[in-house]
Amino acid sequence: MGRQPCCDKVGLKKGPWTAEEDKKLINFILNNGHCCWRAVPKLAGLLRCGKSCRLRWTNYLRPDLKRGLLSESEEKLVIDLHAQLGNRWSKIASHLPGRTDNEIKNHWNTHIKKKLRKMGIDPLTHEPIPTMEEPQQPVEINTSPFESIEAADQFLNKSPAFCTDEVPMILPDEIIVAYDESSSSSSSSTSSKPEEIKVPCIEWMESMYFWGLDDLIGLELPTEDGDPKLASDAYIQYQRETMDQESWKFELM
DNA sequence: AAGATCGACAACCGCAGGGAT
DNA sequence: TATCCCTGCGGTTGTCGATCT
Repeated sequence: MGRQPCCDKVGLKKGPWTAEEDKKLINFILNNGHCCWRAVPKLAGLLRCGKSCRLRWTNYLRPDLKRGLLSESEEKLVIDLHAQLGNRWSKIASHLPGRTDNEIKNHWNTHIKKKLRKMGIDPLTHEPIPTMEEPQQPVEINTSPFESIEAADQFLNKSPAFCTDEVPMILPDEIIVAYDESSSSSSSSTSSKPEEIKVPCIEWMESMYFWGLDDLIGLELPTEDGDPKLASDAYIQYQRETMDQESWKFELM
């Protein structure tokens, strides 16, 4: 019998996602949600498998994602949680709002592991690494500043270095990106930034600042030319702007 | 300047869990 | 209970930019 493959692999695209694919996926999910990931690529007009779409969405396109390097407090929390939970990245990620398991896993493998080893701590066991010269001594090195996950959570929520307020919400005025009205009627084919997407200026209600994804789905926004645009279009622009700009990384540092 | 190497992160793969029938 | 299907998870690989030689 055997399992059915997650998708018909023939003719499906693999590798890095293009801006166009991102746009299609975001547009589809914002307008329809994702009833069933397997059906998403077909309905969204993507040559990807559902799994790939889900991963792209959850790890990169989701609106509630926090971007940039993990803060000191977040890193400490990850170490603490790892000591208690092991490689259960999704569980660890659930304690860090706006962070994905993949992101934490990558950060662990590339940064934290090295850091701990440098400190003489085994990243697997969180115990001091025994050296050949020095016979192992029961030195108590507490890699975790927290006594429990609850305590860590409490710290995280109270820490001035990190709070959920830092999660970059889709602020209305952030979605409104450079919109060159003068070029809207004239051709911009000679522009050095051919990928630049023109989105309409939108007036956002203050209460919308706290709207979730579900609230945005299917929402039509008025534009200056009277042509209603979906909120998803504005959202797509926001995401791509955010992704294309590296500056935010440095702002966080 | 060009090739080699390294590091960071995005994406893929295979498996397991759980709900539906 | 058995089977199917979908989703989530964790390990691994691939890609690309930065740095080194």
